[in-house]
Amino acid sequence: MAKTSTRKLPPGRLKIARALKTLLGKKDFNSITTAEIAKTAGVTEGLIYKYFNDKRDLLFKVLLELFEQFLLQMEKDLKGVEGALNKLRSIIQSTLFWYDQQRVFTRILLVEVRNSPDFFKSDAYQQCVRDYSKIIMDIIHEGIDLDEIRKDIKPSVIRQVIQGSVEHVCLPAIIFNREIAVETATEDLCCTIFFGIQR
Amino acid sequence: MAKTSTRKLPPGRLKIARALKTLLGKKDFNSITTAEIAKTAGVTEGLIYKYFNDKRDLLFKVLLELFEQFLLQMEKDLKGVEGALNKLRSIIQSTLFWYDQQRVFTRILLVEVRNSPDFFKSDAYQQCVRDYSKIIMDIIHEGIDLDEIRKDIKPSVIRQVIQGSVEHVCLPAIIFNREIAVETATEDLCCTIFFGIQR
DNA sequence: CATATTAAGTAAGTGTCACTCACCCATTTC
DNA sequence: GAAATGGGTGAGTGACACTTACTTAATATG
Repeated sequence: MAKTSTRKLPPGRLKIARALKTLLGKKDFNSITTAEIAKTAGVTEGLIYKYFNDKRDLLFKVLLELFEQFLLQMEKDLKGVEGALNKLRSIIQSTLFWYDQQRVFTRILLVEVRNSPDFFKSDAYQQCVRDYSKIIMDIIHEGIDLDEIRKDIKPSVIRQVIQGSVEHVCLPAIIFNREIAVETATEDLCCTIFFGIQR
Repeated sequence: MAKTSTRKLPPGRLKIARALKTLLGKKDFNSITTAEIAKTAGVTEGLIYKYFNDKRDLLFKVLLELFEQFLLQMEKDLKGVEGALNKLRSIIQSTLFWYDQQRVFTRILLVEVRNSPDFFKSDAYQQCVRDYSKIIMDIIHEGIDLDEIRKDIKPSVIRQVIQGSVEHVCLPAIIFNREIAVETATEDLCCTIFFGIQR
């Protein structure tokens, strides 16, 4: 398993990653300079390019690391939950909670990486994003098999609706620095997605 | 009304905007240089800054122009449609169709502008994006009043689910250059959102 | 145990790019 | 006919992402 361990990595690398995370709490990625990252990390600019292909690659690696933590937490939350719909609710809640707590992670994922074509070749996308989607897909299939979820909608559409809704609820909160009302948002979303909007 | 008319604008300005649109068909915004834009437009680099505050502002103005066309088309499609749910279906279909046809527009809106904080101060956001949201909100309220749509879900959540779902369906198509199956996607989305996923 | 090898980290660049500034040249306006 | 206005130019500049050649420290090897 290609786990990104925190151990064994050189201190400079860790300091650089930590520096970017810190800076992303204050300003957007584009207006952060490599000089600034190096200074915050307490290393020289050149060292960044020892460990990362370029500035964006550093961003992807930071996202990867945070995403792995998120997936771990999500699967922990999922343990012991019975029923496909309950599992989907659990995922929605875990996601909203994590997005609210880990603002830097969410900002990277929802706004900073989308525009780099390279992102979709990165480990963060190829491993984590796809993993996340797959977990949801598996639950949907399970729900269909066990007659909890309608058979006449394409599972992929159900997944898109769930993921799209969650992201769209969080986006304004992330951009305008508002908090996410995790509990109520979870209920609102589940209520809407599970039962539909028609009277 | 602060309409962005195509008339009366100096030819250089039009050529610059057209050049960016052309280039965005081939590569992402970040890897397009101002020199390239100027060359494609057949003007000098300096002229860009006569008409636009900076490179990103040019992007926002191009988006504004395309968005206004989209809103016009959408409202035309909406004419004569009766019933809130039918109106929502019409909007979803118009959006999917436009997103599929106007790839450059969609790429700008869904992937290129999100990461600039300035975008949310731009006319494209303040006028068009909010206008689009408002049109949907009004229909939802109408649907609730006329007992077509459930009263027990917050209208804003319904809007988020609709917009989020549509965008999430289109995003992979835009990024990986796949076509959008407008008709089937419309039905799939409406079916899911109107009636829910629960058996 | 000396030496070769690799890895961590540095320091001084360099080319490119977004953006600026001073300046034309043609109309229009008074 | 001078002044003002608006479209357009082209040379320049600072900042920034990234490179390259080098130093030092740790590790492995004959």
